[in-house]
Amino acid sequence: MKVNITEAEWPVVEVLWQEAPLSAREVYDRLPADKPDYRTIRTLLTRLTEKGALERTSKHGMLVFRPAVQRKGVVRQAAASFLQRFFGGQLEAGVAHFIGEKKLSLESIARIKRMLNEKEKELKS
Amino acid sequence: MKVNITEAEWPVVEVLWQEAPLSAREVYDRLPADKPDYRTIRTLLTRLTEKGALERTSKHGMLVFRPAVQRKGVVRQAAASFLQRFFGGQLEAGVAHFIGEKKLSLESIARIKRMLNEKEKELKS
DNA sequence: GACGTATTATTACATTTGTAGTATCTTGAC
DNA sequence: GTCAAGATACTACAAATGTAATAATACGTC
Repeated sequence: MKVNITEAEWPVVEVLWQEAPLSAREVYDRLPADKPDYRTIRTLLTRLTEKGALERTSKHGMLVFRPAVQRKGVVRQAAASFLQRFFGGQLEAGVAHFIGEKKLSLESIARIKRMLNEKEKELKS
Repeated sequence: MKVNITEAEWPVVEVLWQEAPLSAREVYDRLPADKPDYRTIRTLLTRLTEKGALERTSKHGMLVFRPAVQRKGVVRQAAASFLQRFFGGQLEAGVAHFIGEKKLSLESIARIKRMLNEKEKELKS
């Protein structure tokens, strides 16, 4: 199930990953301030449903939407293609890039190290 | 200089980051096997030039192209917006995701740890 | 110096994306 | 029952994208 969720569609699906099912109006209301017109959101909901990212059912007369794909899977997919494109699919290269960025705190570094240790233990077992 | 390099354009610019300046034909020849028509590549070169990602000069009568932006900067930009969209801009969350993936070898983990140590030293100094 | 071949320029065209207009349908308030 | 307001559906439309056709030009060969 490789759904392509576009830039503009993303916040819409995010809302539904937070809470579902929701009506179009409810989704609209939950979107952050600088959102487009309600009808635009309506269009996005329709398109997302058509492409299989959402499913739509009728709850006592009103249409409600809910995700048909898991956030985790979509992010996984996106991360993989990002990695492919910019780092030739090299996981390590990607990680290296992010670590190279100036914004990691000592605490973050510590947590990441802990994750790595976990990972290591896992691999060795 | 925030140039947007599209999916199809990316391999073209990659070639030029490897080696430049090159003529359109040379770029075409260096692209990997499953490439589109030469004229399509030509169009992409033109568009890339128009949007400022490449610069075009005449080398004894023949047009040659070369990058007008650094790979590093473009990747940086792309990584930042990727992070923004999928991990709310949280560098740590992004790194965590990649580490969570099953494909890191023990050697990679070791190297990443070393990078982290470097980073740590840097921060503490 | 005319011709075929490569090069460059211009134009086309379907699809996707972001955004919304318009038309229709429902439903609760009178 | 009628009508306005909201919900839903259908249509529109420009910009971006991927792909290439067509037209114009230049260049080396005979």
